[in-house]
Amino acid sequence: VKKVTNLMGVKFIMNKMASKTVERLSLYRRILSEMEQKGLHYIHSHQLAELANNSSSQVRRDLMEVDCSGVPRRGYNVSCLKEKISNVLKDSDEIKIALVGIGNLGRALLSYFNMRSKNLKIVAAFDSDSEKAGRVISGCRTYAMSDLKRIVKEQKIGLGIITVSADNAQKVADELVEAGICGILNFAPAPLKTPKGIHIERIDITTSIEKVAYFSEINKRLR
Amino acid sequence: VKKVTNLMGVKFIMNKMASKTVERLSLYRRILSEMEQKGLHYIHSHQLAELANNSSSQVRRDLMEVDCSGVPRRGYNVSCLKEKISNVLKDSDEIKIALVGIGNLGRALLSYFNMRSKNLKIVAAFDSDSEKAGRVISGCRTYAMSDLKRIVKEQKIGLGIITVSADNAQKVADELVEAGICGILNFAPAPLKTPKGIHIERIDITTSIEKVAYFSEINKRLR
DNA sequence: TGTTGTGAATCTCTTCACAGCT
DNA sequence: AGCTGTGAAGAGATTCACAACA
Repeated sequence: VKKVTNLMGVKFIMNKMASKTVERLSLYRRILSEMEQKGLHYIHSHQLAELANNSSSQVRRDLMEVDCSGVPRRGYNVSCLKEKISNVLKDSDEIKIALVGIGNLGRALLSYFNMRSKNLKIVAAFDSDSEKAGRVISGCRTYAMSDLKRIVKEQKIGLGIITVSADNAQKVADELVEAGICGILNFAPAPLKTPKGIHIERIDITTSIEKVAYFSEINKRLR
Repeated sequence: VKKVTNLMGVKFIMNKMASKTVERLSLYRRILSEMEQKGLHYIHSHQLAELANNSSSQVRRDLMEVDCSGVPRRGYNVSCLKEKISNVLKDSDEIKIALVGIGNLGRALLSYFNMRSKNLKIVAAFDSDSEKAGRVISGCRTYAMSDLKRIVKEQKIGLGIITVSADNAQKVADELVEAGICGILNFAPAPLKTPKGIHIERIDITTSIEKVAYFSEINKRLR
């Protein structure tokens, strides 16, 4: 999808990448970071493909979205490519995230996340159980739900992660949207209704495991 | 994909459903369970679509995989449909799962899972830190890694969930495969290499959140 | 020669449109 | 009249195949 805007005589080309491409670029970037740390300077499309478990033509196709320029017989410059991918993924400046639902999963995400990622940070966590407010978990402050709107606005938080139960997910989503958030990662096993313009990404663990169960069973039978 | 086998004069039709269809059927089934508990007997394709956040033609298309038969003007019988979906998803008898990596995320999955799901059960959890062995977490026994092969075989465990760090994921996958497992759900942020026939499902949380970041940013700019 | 960059072909997934049933 | 079931069209994602290049 492409959108060209002509603003004051200057052309802005807005290119919305395909969903799958974004996923893979995110992965490539992480792989490239590792390569960079290992002191590798150049990498071929088939090597990156090997590390990402896909094909070299897939890699080259994805890199068409990036303003990259590899050199035949030498490959792509690792640091340069990493940089260019970050450009198109547009998360170079720190993006702030709110997490709602401080259960086991929420805690796991806090510790998991605030270790690694530099540009994406969970800066506030909320729970309906106000007993859980006023602490610091993995470097993240916790608050009562009643503080959500205020904190999100004060801290200019742009994204939300929902790790509450299915029954409460919709209510939480509504509050996040009202607070001004524009993207949600939803772990609750329920689809969310939100106004257009809010991007929702869903991780449904039950479905994923049922999918593994299905396909491994089918694989066995197809033998 | 269809495969027809002619065994002793009897035709076996093996129909491998599309990946996305399996995902949605898994969701439909859960929705239908809820409907059933609420005492609802019939449901229309557009109602199911509404609840699953998709279109009625999508629902009807998916249900073509199921031997269902809805009635025009009445819809589908809820319990019957649920039953038929379970048939094609092929997980009617209990499927046993091993979890490797008893960190925050592992614990979250144990409590999250062994509450709900009846047919899918995490029956054993493993960790390289043998301090964590010999306990019971959310009804699941924990063991040292050295017991993995034995327990998987003894208990006829078919699936594995990997919640260890990226560096250790491949090693764990190899052990699971060697123990005889044929499907893996991988939470580690690293792609796994496994022999053909082993189905791998990946949940990459970092990628998911980067995807939300990307698309919500793009949405903002396209306004 | 070996690898990149990309049009074209293929495959997969979703939506449309409408015949057929009750 | 209203909804189901499905062929056919459309959109999206992947693979193929090869010209261009260092």
